[in-house]
Formats: sequence, structure tokens, C-alpha cells
Amino acid sequence: MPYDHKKIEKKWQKEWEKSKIYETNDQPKADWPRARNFYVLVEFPYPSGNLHTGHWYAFSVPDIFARKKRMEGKNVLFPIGFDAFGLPAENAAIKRGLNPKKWTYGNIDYMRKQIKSMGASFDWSREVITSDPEYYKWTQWIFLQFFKKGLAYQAETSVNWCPKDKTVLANEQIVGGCCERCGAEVEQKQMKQWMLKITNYADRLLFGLDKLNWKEEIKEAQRNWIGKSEGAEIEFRIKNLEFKIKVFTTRPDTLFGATYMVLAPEHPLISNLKPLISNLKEVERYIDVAKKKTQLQRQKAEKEKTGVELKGIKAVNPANKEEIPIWVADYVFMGYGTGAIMAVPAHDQRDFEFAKKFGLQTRTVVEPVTGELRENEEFRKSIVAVVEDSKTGKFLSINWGPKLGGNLFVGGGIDGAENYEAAACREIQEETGYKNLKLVSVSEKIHHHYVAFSKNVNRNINATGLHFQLLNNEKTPPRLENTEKEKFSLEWLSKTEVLDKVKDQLHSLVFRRLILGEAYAGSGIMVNSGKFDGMDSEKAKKTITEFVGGEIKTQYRLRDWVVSRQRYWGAPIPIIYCLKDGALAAPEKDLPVLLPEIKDYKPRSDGKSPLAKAEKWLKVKCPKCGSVAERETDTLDTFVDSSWYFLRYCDPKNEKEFAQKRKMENWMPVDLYSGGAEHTTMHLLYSRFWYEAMFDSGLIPKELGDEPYKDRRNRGIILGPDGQKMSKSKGNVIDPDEYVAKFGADTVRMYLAFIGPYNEAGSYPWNPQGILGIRRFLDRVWKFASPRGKTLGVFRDSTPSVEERGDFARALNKTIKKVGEDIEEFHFNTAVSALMVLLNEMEKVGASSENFSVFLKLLAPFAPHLAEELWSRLGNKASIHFEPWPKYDPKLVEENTFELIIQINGKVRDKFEVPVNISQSEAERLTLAREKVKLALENRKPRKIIFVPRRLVNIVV
RNA sequence: GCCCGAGUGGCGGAAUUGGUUUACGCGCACGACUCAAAAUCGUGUGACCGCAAGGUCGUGUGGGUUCGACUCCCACCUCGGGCACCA
Repeated sequence: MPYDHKKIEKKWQKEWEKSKIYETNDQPKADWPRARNFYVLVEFPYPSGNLHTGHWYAFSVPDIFARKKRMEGKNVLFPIGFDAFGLPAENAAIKRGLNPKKWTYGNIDYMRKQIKSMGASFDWSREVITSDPEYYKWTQWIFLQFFKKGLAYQAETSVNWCPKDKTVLANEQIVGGCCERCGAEVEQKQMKQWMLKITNYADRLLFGLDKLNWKEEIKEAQRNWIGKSEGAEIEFRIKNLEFKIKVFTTRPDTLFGATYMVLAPEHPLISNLKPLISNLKEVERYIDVAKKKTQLQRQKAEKEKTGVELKGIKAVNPANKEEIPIWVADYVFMGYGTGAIMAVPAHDQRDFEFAKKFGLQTRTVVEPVTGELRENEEFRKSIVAVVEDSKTGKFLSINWGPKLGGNLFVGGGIDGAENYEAAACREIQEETGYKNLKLVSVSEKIHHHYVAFSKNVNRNINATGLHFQLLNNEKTPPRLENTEKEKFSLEWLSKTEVLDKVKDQLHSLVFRRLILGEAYAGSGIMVNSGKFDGMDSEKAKKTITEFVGGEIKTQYRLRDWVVSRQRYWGAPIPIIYCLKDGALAAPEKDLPVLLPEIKDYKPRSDGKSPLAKAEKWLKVKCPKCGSVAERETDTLDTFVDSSWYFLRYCDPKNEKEFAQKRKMENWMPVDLYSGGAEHTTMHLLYSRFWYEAMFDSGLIPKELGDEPYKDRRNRGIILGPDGQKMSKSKGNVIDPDEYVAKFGADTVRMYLAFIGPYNEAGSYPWNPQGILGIRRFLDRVWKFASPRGKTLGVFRDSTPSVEERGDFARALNKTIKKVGEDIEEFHFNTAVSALMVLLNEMEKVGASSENFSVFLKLLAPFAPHLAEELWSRLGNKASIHFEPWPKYDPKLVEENTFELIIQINGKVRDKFEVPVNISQSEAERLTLAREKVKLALENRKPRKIIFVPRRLVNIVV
């Protein structure tokens, strides 16, 4: 008989709410050490109006962990709230004529009920809603602390503007050049914006990661986002002028190869130079077009380089005093480095392409080094010749066979006074027979270390790569005039075949340089660099920087965080503008600066917030001089709201401060933070910054440290049954409510726990059949507990034998160990499997009510309602969810026999049961006595016998 | 292009200080119960060869180390994620 999940789940949810068992008390520190408190945090939801499968996955599975911690005796804080400000509320308001506040709070009421139907052990008494004035008062207050410290500032910058949502976006909110929310193409716009100096914290956010015990992939993604790169800042003089152009480069060693410079179209210097630019009109036209391009257009242009030279002026390369041209091009960005670069076409791919297109000079200053340096090397000059048949587009290669390096191009030494072209022609003719050739291009010298196997010597060669084209009159198949012809065969390879088959470092480098047109961006030996010639290029970085008076410098990809939003539904930025006194903090006693009620929420295309229309609200007295002033009309990015909510949970009702220090000390830092991978470089990075900035402002108790989350785990995502992301348009959306109605919350939770490993970035398709397996399991638990459908407590008709009891005790103890450890690791799937194994066992041999109680306790975090029901039916008065987590007997998790595996030459031939402490000699004796072994050995004598205690015997013959 | 992560039955997945590949669940097949079906219970289930005993192959591909490799090393392929004209 299946159990009645509707009745049971409703009953216990009511009961738990009534008895408030999940409300967490703050304990006085003296008799309640921090170690006994445990803070489990899940990312709070946005009140979109309906709970989807993702929410179930995000909340009900970590609930298993929270419940287990509670049973372990921890005082667990497991709070929930709503991240309630944000665009969708406003868009709904505009579309359906609803008040954003009403819409939001209506959704919250509905979703609160839905979340409660999970049977999760959230402490609802600490609920936090970021759009409550009691909450955003403190968001504003903390913002003002940052403002006073200069961390929040206003600046006119180029910002990402979403033309559809009519608001600015942070870099993190752009996906592929489009608005993350609505998908519209993002434009660049100059606007005055409030920003937070997250860049001041770039290094700290980076190094802070080292001490965190998070998964490496999460840390790596943040490191990538911060994007630290080390290099130098070097100044270039402009000829005959006082102006200087500062550039940032990671390759100061290539300074002698800088043959031109590029300024970003937005570079301020251009306007200063206007009078001297002879082609000003052309330049201005280019800048105009470039500025109008959206980020997407800049990317869509297939990276085709564009640019205009600033005619009439020249820069001076500080290394060799050479005069070089200055260009404007949109492949250089104002937002990174200094907005200007020195271009080294020989050693940077982008500069190389630009130089090729506009016919600019290229100069090699670093010669590549390949292979490994060996002792007693013999020096030689040589060539590598790539012969192309321009009709077929194929390249001539020689296949020497796998031993001698596979496919290579023609290569060989330069004899005596020969030049490289002559040497190459001679080698080509000798090895292939071709002689009508046209030289197309030549590479720089490449230093290559290798072993010449045929002559058994180590070599250091200095190789020149040459690209020849076969002249069309040479059609005859080549005839080899070489006695060595037996050794190799000629093959014509296409480009892709070359890349696939020519593995030699030197030869493939020549091909990439000459045929694919790749610039050499690696390190090597300095040339054409005056007194630095011959130096190792890595070493030259510092030396050359010093030589020209440059400065070693670090750059970050991370940009300051733009927090202004030109929209209604957010926390007003608590700033007042006075004509005389400028931007001032709203007085603390006036906080919160309440969001005014207005009628028209529509955003405006002039970049002003709808708040600008709330005239009464807008006008205030200047807090300094008392004259008429105006409020800031932008609101704060919702990522600001969510940057500190975990602190408010510690003390959610406090009216005097954002949270009492003592209460923060109770809970912070968060012991475990579970959330979605999509927040790794947004919320997770922002809130770390916010917390560090609060820490520096003395708002966080010192002893807590400056990192808010001790452990962070990202969960995977649940896909539709078809293995695709769930979406309405695909019609593959799983409605959790439907499954809860059909199978119950316990089944849905447990199925989600079972579907795959939780703390991995994987994605798991929802299998409508699969969930049935979990329901079957729970039905079997139910049936096991009530064998005759009525009374509980009798689990078996006949008494089990002593051996059976021993076996079961072992199985039970092993399960206790496994389930406990798996929950700790978030391996809920294998924990569920262990519970299934134990039930299978119990169904075979039965279980005393005592042992069954242990099973129930292990099940309780996964299926809280069912476990509670059966627990109470066993006659228990108190909730199972505060029962102590079962302990296992270490002696009983070990077996006293094991199956000894017998291998012959590593292949399994036999197996049999032996005692765990069996000696090697005894194991060998038993093994050799086995019929199967004798048969398999066929009278061969064992050469060696390997014995692995507790595992196997391997006979080597 | 660069940086992470992963590739195991029909499917989700299990197993790594190198030691029985495929636990658990789904699906499928057969059987029991039933007038029948569903539900439930039982048995089987990597591929190939074989009546069987048994054998051969098998953890993305190709090499290597080892008595022994899903696990370690080298080269590559595919998928997922992050970054990307970042100087």
C-alpha cells in the first residue's frame, strides 16, 4: 500500500510551524562557543512569482545538509529571504499596469507558501526582504559609509547602456555584447554614474582566494575575471612637442620592435593634438564611427582591423630614438591600461595583422628558441624549406617514418659560403628532385636544439625558414638522385594535414610563421635591440624597462563597479545635490530615503530615472547650507542589495544598526554557501568586495577576518527530460508542484538528491521515470514499517540467526558511516544509494525496531515528513529531527573476511573468501592449491607472486 | 585562441594513496500473482563467440610506465563552462 503523502506532509508541516522547531536562537557567547553554531546559506530567490525546479534543487537539497548538521548537535542557522528589488517587477508594472510593490509582495506571499511545501527547515522568523525600507535603510547607510571613505564615487564614464531596459549595466551583466536580462544589444554611452572602487581591492580579492578552501574551478573563474597581468608602463615622446604618450605593455622586452603606436578613439590626447593633425577630418570621421559602434559590432567585425594614421605628428621610440607613426584604431580600448599601445607587429598577432593591412614596418627583435638544450652541442646553420604547389595549395613534405620524426619539410645544413636560398634549393633538389622554385618569404632565425640520431650528435642549429612556390612548368614527378631514397617517401599535404602530421617543433613553427602568418609571441633571444642583443628576452623585460625609465606595473581586467540604475524599483541612492556644496550624503537621521510612490514607472530614453518625475520627493534642503537642493534620482543595482543580506540574517530585526557585532560573531563567516555557478563572477565577487570594504571601515568585527564565506559550493543544473535546458518555448518545463502533488515533497527532494553529484558543475536531465524509483523506495520503507498495514514494531516473523544478526550489524554500521560522510561531501546521490542498499538488506533479514529507528534517523534529512511520521508511530514524542545523528562502531564497519582476487598476469582467474588477516604465505598456498589456478597455469612455473593485503594475489608467469 | 572541468552499459550515475569496471536507480526481458491489466514481488541484464564449461574484447582515441591503468605520464579528439582585439 502506498503511503498518503498529502496527509502526512501537511500534518508535519503544520506541526513544525506550530512548535517552531526550526527557529534558531542566538546563544550567549559564554556558554555557547562559535564552534557549535553553524551557518548554512543558500542564495535567496528573486520573487518572480512561481517556484521552479531550479529553486527546489537550490533549497531542498542543501536542506538535507542543514538537517544533518542539526542532528549532529549544531545550532544551525538556515535562513531564507527574497532578493526583491529589480527590473522584472517594474516591467510587469508597465506591461500589466500593476504597482511594482504590489506585484513583488504578492509574489512573495505566493512563493513563501510554495517554499514551505518543500518541508525545508528554514527559519522563517529571520526572513529578509531587500525591498523593505527596514532593510534598504541599511543598504543606503553602508553605501554612505563607503561614500565617506571615497570608495563610492561619481564619474563621467563610458558605460554599457541597454537601450531596451534603458539603464546602465555592469560588465558582469553583459553576455556576448547583449544585455543579460533582455538580450538587447548593449551600447556605449557617456554618463555620470555612481561607482564603487572595486579595483582598489583587485589584488586582495585575488590573493584572498588562496586562503579559501573553495573548489579550484570557482577560484580560477574569479582569477580570470580579475585578470591580473604584469608588465610595464613606458612613455613615448611626441616629436617636437611636450606631449607624451604613456603605454602599458606586457612585453617591454620587445620595445625595439615597436614600429608604430595606436591610440584608442576615445583617447583624450587626440583633441590636444588637433591643430597639428593634417588629416583631421578623416581622423574625426573615424573616431565618430568607432564611438557609435556597439560592443557587439566591434566583435562582429570579425576582428578585421580598421584605423587612421594621425598625419603630421610622430612619436619617438625611447629605446632606439626612431620616429614612428601614430594611429587611431578601435582595437585599442580606453578602458584598459592607458588607452594607448606601442605596436610590435613582429611579436603580437593583432599588431601584425594591422601592420600587414596598412603596410607598416615590422621588425623582429626576439628570435624563437625551440627544443631542449643538451650537453656538447655542435653548432650549425641550416634551413627549413616549405615548398608549396600554388595550383593545389598543398605542401611538400617528406615522411621519414615514425622513428625519425614522421613528416617534415625539407631541411638541411648550409655548406660553407652558401647563402640560405642556395642551400635550400640544393637540399630540395637532393631530397625531392624539384628545382624550379620561386622564393616567396623568409622567416627570422630560429634556434633549435635537437639530437641528430643518424649521426648521434646533439645539435644547436640556427635555422632560417623559407617559403617556396613551385613554378608551374615543373610537372614531372620528381626523381630522386639520392641513394637515400629508400628511406623516405614524398607526400603532398593540405594545410590541415600539415597541422595534423608535422609534429616537429621547429618545422611546425616555420609553417605557422610563413604560411599561417602567425606572429611569434613567445620568448627567445634578443636581436636588433642594440646592446641587449643576445640576452634572454624574459630577462630583458626588466632591463629594458629600466633602460628607458619605464615603470613595472600591474593591470587588471576588472573595472570599477557601476552601481547606478536609471530605474524605479530599487533602493534610492541616498545623495543630495546642492548647487553650492555639490554631492552630499543624505543625513543619517533621514534614512531610509524612501522610494516615493509614483504613477508612471516608464524608463526614459534620456537616461534619467523615473524618480526624476517625483517632484515633491525630489526637492530637499541642502543638509549643509539649507538652500534648495535635489535628490539623486538613480537607484542602486540589485547586486548591492544582495552583497550583505547574509549579515542581516544574523540580526534581522535590529532597528539601531545593520547587525549587532555580537550577533555577527555568533554566525560569521558563513560556514557553507551553496549557490549557482552563474554567480561566480557577479554576486560572489561583489559580496566579497563589499564585505572587505565593510571590514576596512570597521563594520565587521576584526576577529572574523575579511572573507565572508568559508566554503562555497556551486550546484549543477536540472535539464528537461530531453536533456535540453528547460524553457517554455521548448515545452520541456517540469512543474515541481505537479510532481509534489503526485508523489509528495519527500519524493521530489530525494529524487533531486539522487539525480547526480550536487557540488559539481554538471547538468542532469529530469527523468520522469526515475522519480518513480524513489517513490517506490519510500513506499517500501513504509511497507517495511507496517508489515500488516496496521501496527508497527514487528519487523520479522522468525528470529534471525546469529550470523545474520552479525552481518546486519555490519551493514548498518557501514551505512551510518557512508551516509554521514557522503552528506558532508554533498554526495547526496551515493548517500541515497546506501540507504537503498540497507533497505534491501533489511527486507531480506528483517530489523529490530531499534535498528529500524537508526535507519529512520539516517533517512530523516532526506525524507523529513515520512521519517517523522514513522518515528512518531514508533511511539516517540519528540521530533526525529533533533535526535542525535547515529554513531557507528568502528569495529563493526570492518569485515572479518574478504574476497581474495586471484590474477594470472593481471587477469582475474579466480576468487574466494579468506580471513582479512590472512598471511602472504597462506594466501599463496591456498591460491596454488586451487583447481582453476592449476588449470590456468598449464604447468608453467610462477616467476613472481604479488600479494596485496586485503585485495589480491597476482601470479606472474 | 587562452584558462578550467568532464568523457565509464540503452539512460542518470558508482568505483581512483594504481588492485574484482559498471554499486544504486531507471529502462528492458522473462517469471509469479490476476479472468485480464495496472500495481507489487522474484530472476536476469556491458559486447562478441560458445549447448555449456569457458574464452576474447571493453572506461573518448593513439602511445608509454607497471606484475597490474577508468586511475599515473605524453600526444590528440569531443562535449560543457569561463575569458577573449585586455596590449
